[in-house]
Amino acid sequence: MSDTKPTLMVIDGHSLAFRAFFALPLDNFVNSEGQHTNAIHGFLSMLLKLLQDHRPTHLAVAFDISRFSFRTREYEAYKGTRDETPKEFKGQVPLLEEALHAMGVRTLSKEDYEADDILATLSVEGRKAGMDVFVVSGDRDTIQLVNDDVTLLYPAVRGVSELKHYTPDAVRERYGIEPEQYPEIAALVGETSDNLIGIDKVGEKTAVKWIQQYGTVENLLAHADEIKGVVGNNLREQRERAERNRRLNKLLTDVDLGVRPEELARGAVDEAKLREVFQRLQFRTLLDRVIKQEGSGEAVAALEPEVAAPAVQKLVDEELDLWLERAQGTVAVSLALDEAGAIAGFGVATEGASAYVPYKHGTGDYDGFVAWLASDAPKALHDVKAAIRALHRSGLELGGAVHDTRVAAWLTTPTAPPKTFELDWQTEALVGATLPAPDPNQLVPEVEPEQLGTVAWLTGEVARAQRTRLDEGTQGVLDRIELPLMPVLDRMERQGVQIDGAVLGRIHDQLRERSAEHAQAAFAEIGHEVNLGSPKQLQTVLFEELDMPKTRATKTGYSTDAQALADLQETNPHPFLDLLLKHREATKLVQIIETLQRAVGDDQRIHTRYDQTGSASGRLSSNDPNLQNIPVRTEVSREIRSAFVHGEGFETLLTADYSQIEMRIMAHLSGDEGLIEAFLSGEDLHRFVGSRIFGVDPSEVTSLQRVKVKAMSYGLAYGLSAFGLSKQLRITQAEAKQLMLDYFQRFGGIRDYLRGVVMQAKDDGYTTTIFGRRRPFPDLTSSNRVLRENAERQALNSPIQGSAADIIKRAMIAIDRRIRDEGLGSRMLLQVHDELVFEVAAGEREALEQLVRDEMAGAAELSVPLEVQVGVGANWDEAAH
DNA sequence: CACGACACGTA
DNA sequence: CGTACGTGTCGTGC
Repeated sequence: MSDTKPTLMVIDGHSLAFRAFFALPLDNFVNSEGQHTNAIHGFLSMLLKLLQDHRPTHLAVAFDISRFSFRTREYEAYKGTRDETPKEFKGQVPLLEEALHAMGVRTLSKEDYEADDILATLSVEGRKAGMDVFVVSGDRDTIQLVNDDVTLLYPAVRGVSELKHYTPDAVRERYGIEPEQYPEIAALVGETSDNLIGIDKVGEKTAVKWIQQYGTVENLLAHADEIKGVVGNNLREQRERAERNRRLNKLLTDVDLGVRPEELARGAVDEAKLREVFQRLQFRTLLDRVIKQEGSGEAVAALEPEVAAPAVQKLVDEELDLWLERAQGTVAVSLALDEAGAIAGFGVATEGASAYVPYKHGTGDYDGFVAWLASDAPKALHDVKAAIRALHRSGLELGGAVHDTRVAAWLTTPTAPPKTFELDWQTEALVGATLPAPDPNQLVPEVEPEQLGTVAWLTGEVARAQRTRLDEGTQGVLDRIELPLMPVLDRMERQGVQIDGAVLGRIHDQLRERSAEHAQAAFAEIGHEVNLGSPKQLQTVLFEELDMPKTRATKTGYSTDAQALADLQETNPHPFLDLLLKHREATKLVQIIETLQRAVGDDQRIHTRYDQTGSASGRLSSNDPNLQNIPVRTEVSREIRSAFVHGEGFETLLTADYSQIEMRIMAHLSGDEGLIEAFLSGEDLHRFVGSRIFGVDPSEVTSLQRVKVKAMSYGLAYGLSAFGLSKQLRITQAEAKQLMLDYFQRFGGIRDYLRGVVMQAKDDGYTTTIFGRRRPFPDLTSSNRVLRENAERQALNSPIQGSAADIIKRAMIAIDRRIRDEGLGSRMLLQVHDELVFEVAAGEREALEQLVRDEMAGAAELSVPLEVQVGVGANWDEAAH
């Protein structure tokens, strides 16, 4: 052991970052600006581990400048089989270099040479300078650099977490030759990844035997006539290959780098720069690790606001009123709740001042403040809908919300993980500051009142940063759709929908019994009990015990889903299959009913919550419980719907839904004359389309033709393929293809439009709805075919689904306003994407229906009418039509 | 206890 | 190899 000996570590940056790129899931490492960061993260993690394990005194990371070098000039096809480097990777390299510089790490590259040549040169020079050298590379050619002072660290299998240590002994053990002889072997065997072809029929064993005997390729070739057999002939005929390979795989050890190993002593971590770079990359944990391990070591209360927040003052009574009176422009507001969910305080801030308000109901004089909250005075908050709800619980009202930092974040990057919409994330990404968090050491963590002012100020900072970045379309969607929708959704959530518990209970008991009977019968068929809810156990029964043919493969085996079971029933009829399907159906419904029962409140109503940021397309989502997926298709499921009733004092339920809204939007966006005519004609859509395609009178379209056309039409908006269509309709792919051709023959405008959407999205990087909502599609230019084609289907669907979402949201806002303006007692309760459900107050049925029809149909001016279907009934089932 | 996989309900 | 969701169960691994 020579503790005093300096240690030099040289790393092939490109090859290791590339491995990290494929080892870590791309989607999990994206910052809020859409920059992929998985290769950077993987590389830096590995680097930290290397530094910890080997404590090098000197360090450099080498990068290739391009894929061209003196080697490609000598042999054009060198590395020619490699695919184009994915652009998601390329974009990460400059950022990685920046991060390394911030960590005090030198990066090296040299025109016309490869990173491996830099490694080779440094390993030789370092050794001469009396250093221990570690070479870190994923390229096997670097094995030739190994000697008593030089160890190669090579990523073992995949990923970068496990590194194999190649010492001379390890090389001898693995290959049976000296390290410097490795290129001799490789020259004979070839190296696929470099596109170097070896001698035919010569593998590692033969090559090792020859080199053990002759020492080098050169000497082997000099004695080539001694080699017998086919391989001998091959060697003599293909000697030029071996010679060329040997020239190419020799790493240069005399590249002029302009720097000596001694000059690569590790620099200090530039913590300011580090914070800045990691801030952009949004590497929080990693920043922590770097600073703890390689930096000042101070625990990271890091990322302190670089911009100083104004001092927070406490405001009560007249001071508060005065402050509000003087406040210019939009005031940012934050709030804190106590354990019971009541308001415990507010933060308020302008650009230059912040304050907290120790609100306590019934104490002090808050009349002015309460009035200001409810007024139109412009305010910015994070999660306005949650604020409206919380304030309402404390008997307060919110008005004038002109910006919501949470919803704005979602509108900008609707596909990003939900945590990125949160204020702490946005603060770090856009302001470069850390949001004050409750002290975790406190028994009952509680935001300090002073912190509320800072939170409000940071909310304002985030809001200002967001607004400068919002494009006009997105701004319009925020101002005219999402913000006005918030109080509407709040009212719907609070109103809830009445449930007839007796009805649910009755169906539940029936289904329970039925499910048990099916289970018993199923067990009898196979002679033992099994957990029918366990796909794993079902696989054993189906594919081992009953020896059924294998179905669609899943990650963990073979599918047992309804489609697979139905397919099995076709080919291998067995009573167990049918019983299993029936059991599934019954238990699923039991489960749904139980979920609903749990959600019924003391008021006998279910209050679902709408998540405005829950979808990538602009739709709402519904949760706790989800009322947007209540069964409807079967007889029993409609019984469940009959448990959704109107409350006491109301006359009936009313449902209103858009008829074929997505097809109508397609007609509008594509301008296809045939489709527009279909909607203007008043004829049944699928019958009309069928008559055009099959060249018959609408009345002569058979029901089978109509089914096919309907499937085709609906599939269009989802990017359906001939394969998918054939599967759904159980027809041949050729037939499906023909159907698509016939369809587009008559409705070519649709095809052109859908193609155009994808092309436009490729150009712009995003799609746009009729009302300006955007959805980014970074994967449209991905070199990964699966990713790219997925993105294409999503892109062609998103303006359609997204515009439909815009339209019904606009309708909801308008309907809510009119219900209130006209003083009606009826209430809007539910939204299910293209359907609204209302509770009708006594005597208001006609007025409400007219109002709803007007506002839904008038929510957008399309080149085809928006048709609305209305139904009325004592429960949700009866109200459907 | 958290999480992924699977299955399945809706538009 | 058709888009967009949420929720339940099971099985695994911390």
